[in-house]
Amino acid sequence: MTISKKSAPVHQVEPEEKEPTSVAGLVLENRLGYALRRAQLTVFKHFNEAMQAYEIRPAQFSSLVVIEGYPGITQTNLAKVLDIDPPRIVSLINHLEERGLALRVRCKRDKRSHGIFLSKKGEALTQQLKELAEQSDIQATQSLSEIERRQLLSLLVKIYAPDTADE
Amino acid sequence: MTISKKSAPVHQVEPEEKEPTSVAGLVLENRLGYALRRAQLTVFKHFNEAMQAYEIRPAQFSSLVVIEGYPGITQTNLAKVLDIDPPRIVSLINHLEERGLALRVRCKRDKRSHGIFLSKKGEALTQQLKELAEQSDIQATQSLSEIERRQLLSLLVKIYAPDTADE
DNA sequence: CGCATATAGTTATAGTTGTTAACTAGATGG
DNA sequence: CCATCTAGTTAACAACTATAACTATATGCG
Repeated sequence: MTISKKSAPVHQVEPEEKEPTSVAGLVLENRLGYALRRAQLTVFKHFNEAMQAYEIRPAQFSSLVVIEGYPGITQTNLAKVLDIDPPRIVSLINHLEERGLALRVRCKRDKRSHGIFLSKKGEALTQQLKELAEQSDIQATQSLSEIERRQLLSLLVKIYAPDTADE
Repeated sequence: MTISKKSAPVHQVEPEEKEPTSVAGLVLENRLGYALRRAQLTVFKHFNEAMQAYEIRPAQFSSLVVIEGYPGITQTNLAKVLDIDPPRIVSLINHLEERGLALRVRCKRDKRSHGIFLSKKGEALTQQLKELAEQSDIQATQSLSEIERRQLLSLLVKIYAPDTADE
């Protein structure tokens, strides 16, 4: 059902002739949340194209990098670092494990928890992907100079991790 | 099924003792896409809290602002401006129409298309929400100075709309 | 005119993600 | 030994996005 007859007394009016195609001139242009969202989608699109051949999604890449940096990290801590919910980690690691990129190792002391490690194959792939990811970032932000790119990064970190940002 | 026995010859090892809780020191810290995603989530969280009382989601807010700026815009053009697919517009406008915030007006010349307008109620609400949104943005980015915030905004626009950015 | 093609909006569908509640196995502390 | 806690898991579900296909109008051309 399409509800088209409503209260407000607006007469038959023609749609805009201008045919706008951007948010130029609108309040949206000054909305940080909106700009962040659009920029993120732009960068992710490039990233996904670059990773397509490897069938690696953003969250998988992030996991690989964190595991590489903290070999033996538990799933709970991985969830904390990436700020995602524990249930998401399960299928994430399952995929990596099925592909032979990572593996769970049951902890001797606390048999509830698993340390996660990269396989040799996983390590090699992660190296490759890190390079690809950097190239993708640069390509997606070609309108920025290297200095601007660094500036942007530093501003973003200040937002999502104000405690760890430089200082 | 949990596949835990894999090829790579890794022995029983203890998980990290460090218990990391951030991405500090990792390559992720230098990944623009990751930083954008995390920052966006941070800002959206604040936004959603601010809008909770009004039951307005980000895409609805964006729509309201664009319709306010281009009264009578067609659904197709709204989709282009927001860079979303036409089918999403339908339920978006349905919701706004059901709540009496916006309305479709069939175009006389081209009976296929609808111009979208805000009702008086919709206009009033949009005014309110724009203020709330700005406050929310500022609150979400308290670690940034006003200058930094403007810098950030300008860098983001350069990424997602390099053609319209200043110049 | 009448037909082929194109467009605006819509519907339905399905894939993907994120969220929540509840369960199991093991740990911890009285 | 029992109550309580924690790590990981499972399952159910809500939300979002993308795709294909349908309708009604519109347009252009022989």
